Amino acid sequence: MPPTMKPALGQSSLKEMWGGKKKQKEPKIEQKEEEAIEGEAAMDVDTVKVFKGTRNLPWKACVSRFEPKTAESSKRKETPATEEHLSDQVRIKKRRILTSDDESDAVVNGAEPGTKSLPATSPAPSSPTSPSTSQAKSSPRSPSTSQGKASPKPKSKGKAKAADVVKTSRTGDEDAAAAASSGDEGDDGENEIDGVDSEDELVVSDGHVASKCAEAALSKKDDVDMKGGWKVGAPVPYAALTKTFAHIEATTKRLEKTAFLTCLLLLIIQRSAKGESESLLQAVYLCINRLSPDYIGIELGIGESLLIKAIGESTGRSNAVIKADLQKEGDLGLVAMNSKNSQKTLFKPKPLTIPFVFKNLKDIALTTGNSSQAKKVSIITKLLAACQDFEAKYIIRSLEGKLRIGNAERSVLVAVAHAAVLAERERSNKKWSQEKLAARLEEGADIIKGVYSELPSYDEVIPALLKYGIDGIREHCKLTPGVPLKPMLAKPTKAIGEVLDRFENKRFTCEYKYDGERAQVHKLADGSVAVFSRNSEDMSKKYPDLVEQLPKCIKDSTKSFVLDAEAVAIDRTTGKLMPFQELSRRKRKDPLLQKSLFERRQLLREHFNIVLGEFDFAKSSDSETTEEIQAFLEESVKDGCEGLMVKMLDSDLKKDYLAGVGDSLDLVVVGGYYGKGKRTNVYGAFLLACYDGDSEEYQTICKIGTGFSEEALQSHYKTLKPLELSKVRGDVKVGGAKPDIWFEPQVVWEVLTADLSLSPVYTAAQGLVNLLWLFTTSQKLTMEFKVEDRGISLRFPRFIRIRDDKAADDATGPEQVNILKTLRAGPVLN
DNA sequence: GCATGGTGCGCC
DNA sequence: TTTCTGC
DNA sequence: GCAGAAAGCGCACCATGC
Repeated sequence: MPPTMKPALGQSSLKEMWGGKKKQKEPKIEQKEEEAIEGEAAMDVDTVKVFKGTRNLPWKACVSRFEPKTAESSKRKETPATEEHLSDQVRIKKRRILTSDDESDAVVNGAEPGTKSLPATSPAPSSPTSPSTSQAKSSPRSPSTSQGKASPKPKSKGKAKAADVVKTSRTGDEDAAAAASSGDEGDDGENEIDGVDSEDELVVSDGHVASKCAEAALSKKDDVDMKGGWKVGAPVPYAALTKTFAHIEATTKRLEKTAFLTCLLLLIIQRSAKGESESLLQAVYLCINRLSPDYIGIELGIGESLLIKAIGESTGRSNAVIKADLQKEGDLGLVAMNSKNSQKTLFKPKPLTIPFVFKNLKDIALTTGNSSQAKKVSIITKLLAACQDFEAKYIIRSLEGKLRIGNAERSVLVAVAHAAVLAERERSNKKWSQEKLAARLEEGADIIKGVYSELPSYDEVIPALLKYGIDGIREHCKLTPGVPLKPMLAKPTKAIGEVLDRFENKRFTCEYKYDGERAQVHKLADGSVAVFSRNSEDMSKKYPDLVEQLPKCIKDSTKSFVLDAEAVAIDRTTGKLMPFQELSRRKRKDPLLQKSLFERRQLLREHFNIVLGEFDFAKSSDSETTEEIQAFLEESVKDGCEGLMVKMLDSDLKKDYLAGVGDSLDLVVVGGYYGKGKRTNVYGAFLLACYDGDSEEYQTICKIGTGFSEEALQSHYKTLKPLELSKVRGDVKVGGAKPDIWFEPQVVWEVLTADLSLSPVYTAAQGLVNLLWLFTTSQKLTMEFKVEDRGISLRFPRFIRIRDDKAADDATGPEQVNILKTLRAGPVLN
C-alpha cells in the first residue's frame, strides 16, 4: 500500500520526529522519508529548517513581540505570562519605492520547505533557537488585525486590481492586452495567429488592430444605443448600460468586449451636457462595480441571503423556491430576471436611469444601524420593481459584487481611453489616417492607465479627462499624497535557478523581506499623515503610533511623500531584529516612479532619518554572486525575517516569487456544494475529510474548489452523483461544515495545500496532542506539546488528481495531518 | 446580554 | 490566496 | 502572458433574534 504521505511532506525533521518522540507508528513512513531526502531538494529544505531555527528570540518573546496591546488579544492566544516584560511597538521599515520595483522583486523565501533553494551550504550554524508555536505563527498577523479592530476603524474595501502600473506606462511591449487593443502593426504575427479564424477577414486588411477596434466600436452603436437614443443632457438610461453588459457577456473576445463598452461610453460622452462629467463617471463606476474610489470604501453590506429575500419579496415567491432556482440557474441575477419577466405588470414602470440606480446603490451602502437590513431589502425591492429586460439581472449582480461579464476594471480603463480619443476625433472633425488613429488609441490607453495608477480615483480622473482631454490629463492628475496607489504583487515562480539566471550580469541588491504588514505611508504637505494597506485600505487609525512617530523620522526639508513600507512589530526593550530594507520616495512633483531603484534609494537616504526602534532603512546587500545571496539569506532569517527580496538595481526584471512546493494529502470526498456561474449544474466545490482508523470516522478538513478543469468537474459530477446520500452518515465528524449534499465516503483525491491552520469549523485531528514546536540544535531535537481541541484545516487546498488506487479508509489520517501542520508551522514565525 | 448568521477582507 | 480558460 | 472568473480559510464586524 502506498504510504499516505507524499515524499514532499516528510523531510528530515519529520523523520527525526518519528524516530524520536512519536515512534510508535508506521515505520514505513520513515523509510519513505529516506527516499525523499535522497531524491528531492532535501538538503535545501534541511538548511532552511535550520535557518528557521536560528532565530534568537525565545518563543515567548516572539509571541509577545507581536502581540497587540489590546486586552482582547489575550483571549485568543494563550500568551505566556512573561508578556508584561515586553512592550510592543510598531516599527516601520522602509520598503521600497512604489510599484516599479515589484517588478523586479524576487523572494528568496527561506521559509518554504521544498523550495529549490540556493546552493545550500551544509546545515547552517545552529544557535539558540527560538521555538515558536503554531500560535506564535499566527501572531505576526495579530498586531494588525486585532489592534486595528480594537480601535474603531473605518473599514474600506476594494480589491486591488493589481494593475501593472508602472510597467504598463513604461514598457508596454509585452503587455499583450494593451498592444492588442491598441494596435501594433508590426507584430500582428501574434495577433494574427489568434485572429486568423475570423477577425482578419472581418475588417480592414492592413491589420491595424487598434483602428479595427475603433471601427468595431463605432459599428456597435445599434447594439448599444436605445431606440431613438436619448437627449443630450438627459440622464443615461440604465437599459443602455445593461444592454451593453449583455453584449459584452455574450462574447468571449476581449477586443469585442472593449468595443461594446467603448461605443457606449462614447455615446455617453457625446450626449453629456457641456461640462458635465457625472454621467460618464457613474457609468464607469457601474461598470467596475464600485461606488467610490476604493480607498474611501463604501460597502453595500449585501450578500446572497439578503438578495434572496429581496427577490422573494419583489416576486412574491418563497425563499426556498428562489434557492432552488439559484441552484438550477447558478446565478441570482438570472433568477431575478426570469421571475421578473414571467410576471405580468399592469403598468410599464418608469425607466431606470443610471443616476437613479447609482443613487439607490449608494443609499443601500449608506444605510446602517437598526433594521438597516430591512431598509436595504426594501430599496432593492423597489429597484427590482422598475426593472425591464436585462436590468434585473445586472442590478442583482451589481449588488452581489460580481458583474461576471468578463470585463474587469483594466478593460474598462481601456474603453474609457478609447472613447475619449474617439470623442476628441469627432469633435475636431478631422480625418485621421489609420496609423494616426491607431497610435492615438494606444497612446490614450497608456496615458489613462498611467494616470489612473498614480491617482486611482475616478472622481478625479474622469472629470479631468473630459475637461482637459487625453493630452491634458497628465498635467492635472498626478500622484497625490492622500490617495493610495496600487502596489503590484509579486508572482510565484518555480525554481530559484530560473530567477537567478535572469540576474546574471546585472547588478542587484538583496533586501530583507520583513515579516510584517505592507503599509503605504502618505504625508501631505499640510502635515497630515495617512497609512494605507496593500489594498488601499485606510489604516491610519490602526497605526496611531506610526502616525505620531513619523515626524521624527523625517528630515526638515522633506515636505510630503508616499512611502511604500513594511510595518513590523518589534520588541521595544531589546530592539531585537530588523535589519533594513529599501526605498521610498518623496515629492509629489516629479514622482520618482521612473527613476531606477538605485537612484531612488539614494534619494530615500537623503530625505529620512533613522530613528532607533522606530524607523530604519531596509537592510540590504548589493551582491553579485549567489553565494553572497545565500549568506545574506541566512543572516536575514537569523534576524527574524522571512527571507529576502531580490531586486534589480538599475533595470527592470520580471517579478518573481519563489514559492515552496506544497504538501499533498489523500482525502475523501464526503460532501458537495452546488456550483454557480460557469459551474452551474455541476458541483462547484467539495467537502473533504481525512480518515481516522482508530475511531473509524471521517473528520472534515476543508472545502476545495480550485484545481479542477471544467472537464474534471464534469466527470466528478458523474462519479459523485450516484453517491449522494439523503443525510450525513454517522461516522462523519462534521464540525461546522454545511455542504449542500452529502456523499458516501468512497472517492479519494490527492490534494495539495499551501499551509495548515487551526480551525473553528473542521474536525480533523481534533483532540490530538499537538506538537507545538520543534527545532534542531546540531543533532538534537526539542519539542513541546499541547492538547488542541480545535481541528485542523487546509489553506488554499487544490485538487491534484484522483487516487482510484485508494479506498476511503486508506486516506490520510489525522496523525499525519497533525504532524504536517507542526512541520509547516515550524519553529519559526513565518 | 449573548449567540448566531451574514458580509467583507486579507492571504505572513 | 490558487487555478483554469480564452484571447 | 494576460485578464477574468471560479474557488479556499479565518477573522472582525454588524445586525438580528432569543
